[in-house]
This record gives sequence, C-alpha cells and structure tokens, in this order.
Amino acid sequence: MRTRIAPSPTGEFQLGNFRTALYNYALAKNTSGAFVVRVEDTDRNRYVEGSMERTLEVLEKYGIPGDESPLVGGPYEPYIQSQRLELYKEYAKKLLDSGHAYYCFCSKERLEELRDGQRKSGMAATRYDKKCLSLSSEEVQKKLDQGEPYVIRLNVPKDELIKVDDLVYGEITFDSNQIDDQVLIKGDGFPTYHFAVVVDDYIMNITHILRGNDWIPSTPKHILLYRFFGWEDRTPKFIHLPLLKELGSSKKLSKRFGAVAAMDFLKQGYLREAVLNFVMFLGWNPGTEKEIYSLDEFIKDFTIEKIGKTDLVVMDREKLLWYNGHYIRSLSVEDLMLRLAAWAQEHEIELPQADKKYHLEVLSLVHERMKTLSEFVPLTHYFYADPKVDPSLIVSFGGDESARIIKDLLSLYKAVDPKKWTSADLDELSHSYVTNGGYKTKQVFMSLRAAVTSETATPPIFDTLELLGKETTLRRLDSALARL
RNA sequence: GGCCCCAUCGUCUAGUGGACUAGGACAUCAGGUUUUCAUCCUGGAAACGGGGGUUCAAUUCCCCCUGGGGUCACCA
Repeated sequence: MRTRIAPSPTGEFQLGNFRTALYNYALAKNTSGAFVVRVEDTDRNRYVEGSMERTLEVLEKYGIPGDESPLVGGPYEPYIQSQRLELYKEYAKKLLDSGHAYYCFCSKERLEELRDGQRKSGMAATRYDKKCLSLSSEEVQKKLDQGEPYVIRLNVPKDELIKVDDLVYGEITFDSNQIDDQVLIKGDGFPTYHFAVVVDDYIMNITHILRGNDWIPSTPKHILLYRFFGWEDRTPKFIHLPLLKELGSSKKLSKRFGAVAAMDFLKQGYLREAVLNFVMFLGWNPGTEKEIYSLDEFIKDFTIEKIGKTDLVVMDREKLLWYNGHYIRSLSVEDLMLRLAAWAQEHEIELPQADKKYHLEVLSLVHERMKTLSEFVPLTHYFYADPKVDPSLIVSFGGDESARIIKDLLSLYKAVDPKKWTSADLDELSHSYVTNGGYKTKQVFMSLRAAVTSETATPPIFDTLELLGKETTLRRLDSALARL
C-alpha cells in the first residue's frame, strides 16, 4: 500500500496530525509499501516560514520519516505542491474541456451577497448558484482576454447520490444537491486542497487515504473528481479517523492543557516511544490486553479493522504521563543518563555539573520517581547544591524538639567513621537514636530530611545521606541548626 | 439551521445474539512493602443514554428520541 500525509505548512505539526501520520506510516510499512509526505502549501496567506522543515524534522525525531518526501525526494518529485502548479492547470484544463469544470468570474462581493441571502431565506447549506455556468464560450473567452479575474469551479451534477465507501465507517451517501461547486483553481492560480490532493494522490499512486474524519463531508467532491477524470478504478480507499479532544474540554486540543504540537512533547521531556505508544491507542487497539507497544510491534499489528469508530477521542494526559514513567523506568540508568544529556543539549536546558559516576548514582535514586526528563532538575537539586532550608519546615515535623534533634544527629554523625558512612550503618545508628530518645520515627527522620534536602519527598533518607557524603551532610545540619 | 458521523466505567477501550455475575489499562479509593515520595503487590468502587421493536435470548440487529461531534471558504 502507498499512503501519505499532506501537511500544510501553516503552523506547528499537532498531535492529531501526528497520530494520522503514525497510522499512515504503520499501514504502509506493514504491507511493505511506501509512506509519502507531501507538503500542501497552496494557501499563500497562511504560509508560515519554517513550518515545513519543522514538520519533517518532527517525523524524523519520532522515527517515522517519509519514504518519499521533500527531504529525500522520490519517484514523483517534487513533493511540494507549490512546485507543481503547471500540473494542476493542465489537469484543470481537462475538466474544463469535458464540461466538468467551468470558469467563474463572480466577485467576492457577489458571493457574499449570495450567501447572506441564502442564509436569511433559511436555506440549508449555502452554495454557488452556477451563474457563470451559463456563460457562452464566447463570453468566457472575452472575459479571459480582458484579463478578468477568475476561478475554476467543479460542475457538481444535480440530483445524484454520491457514495463514499469508507473502510471504517462503511458506506456513506451524500446528496449532490448539498454539494457546492467547489473552487478548483483559485484566483491566484493556485489549486485548492480538494483539487491538488486528488491530482497528486492519483499521480503518486496513493492507494489508501487515512485522515481525520473532519474530511468526510468533502470526500464526495473528491470522488466526483476521480470520476470526472475517468480514474474510478484508481480511487483510493478512504479511512477516516476519529478526531482528538482534550480531557476536560468539549472541543479540540488546546494549549491550555499543555503541549499540542508533537514537537513540544519531546521538549517537555516525554520520550518518543512513550508519545508513540500513547498515540497508537488514540483510535486503535489490538483487541488484546497488550498495552505496551514498540513502533515495530505496532507496525506488525496495525490493521484497518481495528481502528475504532468513535467520533471523538479524548486524550488523557495522565495516561501519557504514565506511559512516560513506564518507559523511563524500563531504561537502564546508563541509558537514562544518555537520554537526559541528549535531551538537555537539544533543548538547551542546563543540567547540574558533576562527574558521570555521581550523576549515575543520583539517577539511580530518582529513576523510578521520574515521570518526565524535565523532572530531573527539581527532583535532584539538593544533590548538587546546598538547598535553602526554611526552618519552619523542620519545625513542622520536629516541633519544639527540632533543635535538639538536629543537634543530636549532628554530633552522632560527626563521630561516624568515614569508612562506615553507608546507608545501612546510618540507618542502624539513627534508629537506635530514635528508640533511645523515645521519639517518633517520623518526627526525627522528616526533620532530618527537611534539614538536609529542604524537601518532604526524597529517596530513602539514608541512601540520600550516603550519596551526599559525610562532609555535606554535616555542613547542612550545622547550617540548619544555626537557623533554628 | 441543512447534510454527515458517532454513542460500553471519569478516560482509552474489549465485546460482532447465549461463554457477560460486561474484561483490561490509566486515573481514583483502601491495605501491604516496618520514616517521606515513588516503584511494586493485593483488593475495592466505577459503564452498556432513553423508548420501541426483531428473537427462545439482546451491550451486540432494526427504528425513533436524546446527547455529542464534524462540515457547510478563492483554509487545509
């Protein structure tokens, strides 16, 4: 199978489009076909500089690059529509000649009036009234010669039922009277999406179209085009996918809830395999209880039959977070460090300085506590620099005896043989202090934790002290004591 | 509003007439892993929108209602 995505360079590549890309990629790969990336930059007004490059880059980063794309080329070059303008004109001409398309010279003002009038009269959908269809060829030629601006419209037949055969939704029937005479070539000579997509999909031999179900209503226009060109036998299979929605909101993805651009998830410290795994299940599932999927496994198991019919899929960011934690935990500490370093470098995030051995030890303590790479710094700051400790935090655990506890621990730890500065020894020593002093374990250990780390949640406290070392521990206790 | 689509726990979903006391995962709650947090383990609560049919039998098939969404541009 040959599949494609057709991103338009009008902004950042969003997660919804990314999901579509992933499914297209998987379908092509599991049939040893090709996944095409074709940039649809036919809207000059909305064109955003650099958008195409970033889209191609993000596909690359997630490991689902196009087999054919503006980046790597391919047998049907070019893969950027603005470079294929002549082609569209040529094909528009064919439709013009066969009477399936016509020139329209109506002004924007007239079209607006038309629409307003139709709306007021309570007409269902607003449609062009085919006024210019009645122009004689002489009149058309005359206007053309005079250089009057024009568009080319599709001549949609009256009173016909147009059937769309969708592989997940089944057969959907549309009344042609509901369909507008779609503009095919715009006033600036650029094709509209509807026209360019059909021409290019045909030329590029695309066999399956997976796209968001917001495209369902325009599919009959595309079907008509295939028919008018005489390409019925090469009409691709249509597969429409549920749209993505934000949890807690009634509508589409929103920045209010966090990242929406596929690239941003990476930047925020999500692992690509986690985002991939999360996205796979937004509209598809294998029908088994397997939930952890690598890209390769997904490619192997992905089938159209298992795509869900649901209309809207809510993306639950909590689940993504869980996936991310899962993948972080499944990494070795060494690998995690490599990933962390690469991530920090790529996104210009500053990591604390220390030698590799120390980093690894810190990492092994917070490994299972990290849900995103970006949590590393807030989770470990006290391993790298003396924290500012709020005395009241210590008091909130130690009460009136806070100063005494810290003082006792300080002298207790001072006497420890540096060679015996280990988690187990400190644990034993401290526990006997708690018992002998008649304290509550929580009172003592939480005071200690707060004094040394300024946090209430850390790895086991004696593991922490061991790694911090005797000198640092004493220094921090000393400074905490001074402020109590 | 016209047209089109969709409808199982809070969320993603399994389920294609009887094997369903409706399964899993996330989230949530309780307990355990003898200090916190996290991990891990155990357990709990949690759903077939409503009404008609069809059938010996409906979550599953049909119709209506309701609800949700999409789309109606010289944007994609």
